[in-house]
Amino acid sequence: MPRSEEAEAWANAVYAAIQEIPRGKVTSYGHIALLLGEPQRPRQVGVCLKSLPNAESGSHFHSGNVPWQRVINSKGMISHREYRGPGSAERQAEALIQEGVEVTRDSMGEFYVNFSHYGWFPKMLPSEEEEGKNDGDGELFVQDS
DNA sequence: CGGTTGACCGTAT
DNA sequence: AATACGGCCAACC
Repeated sequence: MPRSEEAEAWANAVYAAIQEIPRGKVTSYGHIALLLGEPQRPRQVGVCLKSLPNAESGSHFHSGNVPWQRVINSKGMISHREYRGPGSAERQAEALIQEGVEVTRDSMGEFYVNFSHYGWFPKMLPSEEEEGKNDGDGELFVQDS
């Protein structure tokens, strides 16, 4: 949990912004930061998610009402959580699949979501649109029984 | 108290 | 195409 008032206000803004992501869509850490007017703080968005309270904690924002799984990195990949045990990326992939998002896996075993189909970038400038970035290569990820 | 470490990202080389 | 480098800053040695 954040210590200072300032940090807590930021965390609450991050959680509220994430709640705006529609079911079945994904966005990036950087875009959440951009929406909050702090384009240079994508990293702190990740910090907030790391400390997102559990659903049982009684906090206003928690893993039961903040769709944490809809935030991935700018390459369309589900980011690793180092120190937490393996399988955390898998859990995120499963949560996304659960709501109808296609998750693919590349040759390295990384999980990807195609932004051109599932991306939610409401503040994206019309001049952008990039080179499609991740264009659906890789195999469909299905849970092992 | 100083140094390191990340659920990151755009730019530069 | 692939690294490298700042910027960011709370949490944790």
